[in-house]
Amino acid sequence: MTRKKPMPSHSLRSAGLKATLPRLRILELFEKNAVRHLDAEEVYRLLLAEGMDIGLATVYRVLTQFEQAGFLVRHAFKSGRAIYEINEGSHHDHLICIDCGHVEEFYDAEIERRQKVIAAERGFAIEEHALSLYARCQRKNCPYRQEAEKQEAEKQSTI
Amino acid sequence: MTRKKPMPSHSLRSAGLKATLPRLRILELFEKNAVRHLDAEEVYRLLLAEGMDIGLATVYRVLTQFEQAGFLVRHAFKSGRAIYEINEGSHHDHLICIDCGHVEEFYDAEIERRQKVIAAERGFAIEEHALSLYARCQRKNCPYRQEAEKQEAEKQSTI
DNA sequence: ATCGTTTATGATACCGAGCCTCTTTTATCT
DNA sequence: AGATAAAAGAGGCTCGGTATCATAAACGAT
Repeated sequence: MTRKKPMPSHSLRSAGLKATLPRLRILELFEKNAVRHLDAEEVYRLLLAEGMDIGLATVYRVLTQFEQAGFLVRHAFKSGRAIYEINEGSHHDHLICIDCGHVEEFYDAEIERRQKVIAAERGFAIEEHALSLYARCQRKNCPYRQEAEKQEAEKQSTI
Repeated sequence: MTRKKPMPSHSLRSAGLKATLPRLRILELFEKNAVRHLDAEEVYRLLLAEGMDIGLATVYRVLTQFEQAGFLVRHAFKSGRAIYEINEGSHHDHLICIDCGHVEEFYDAEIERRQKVIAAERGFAIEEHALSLYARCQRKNCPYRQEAEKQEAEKQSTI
């Protein structure tokens, strides 16, 4: 029962990174895809909550390294904070809820095709692209929304 | 010859903003569309270069006010800095050069249509959307590129 | 035009995300 | 296990942007 799961230290090694505990734990966080999109602070808080002794600087460093190694993809949404997500090779775009920050993914072949045409028409070679739709998610069971509503209620009660 | 051009102070007034010199000059900067996309620092430097005595805090404040008033649109590209552009009502997306930061605009009806479909399928009502294509512009006469090449040359000579 | 009130400005301090530096710790090779 | 090279953690620093506060400018009333 104390037997550890086989960690993907091989992938770390192949990226020229030592298989250290912080790196394994951070990679693990993204691989067990409970929440796919995390910012540095969230990663930090999650690891602290798991009882790990880790520094915020390490989290930032590791996330940057993982992005360079191609393990993670970094997104710059309007929030200001950088959001990371595991890189599964398949490109997709994002729907971001303005209220709760919740992120959903989508892929549309037609949009992808049009993008290439547009860039080509102007003599650009696309290196990267980001399509972000900002909207309000209507999900009643949205955990983020429930959190927001709770805070709203608390604010009301203190007035 | 000392007669001033009729400034759009009426539009400032209608937004509940006094027609002050900094505000008029900043609005003017964006209206004479020599360069359409500016960040706060650029606005600041341009006004200083015109011999104006202005503070960076004022620039940030006015840009925020103008965005709220709907005069300007704020973009969050990957650079980190906020980029502002005059709001002409017509939506468009952006091609951003990774090398020089140059921004080009485009509009594609098909992409717009697909976005609405995608959001609707997921029960989202789009509030706002941003499609940013990051690429390398191939323009030989690009002023930004020339600047970058000059800096590159200087760096080489000092080694 | 001048006065008085209200609002904006400019200087500076501050904030938060993220990066750099330095000392201590840890992973890996032998 | 010991040597060595890399990484971690703590904290300082940078940079874009915001809040504070004393001074200055805008604008309605006189």
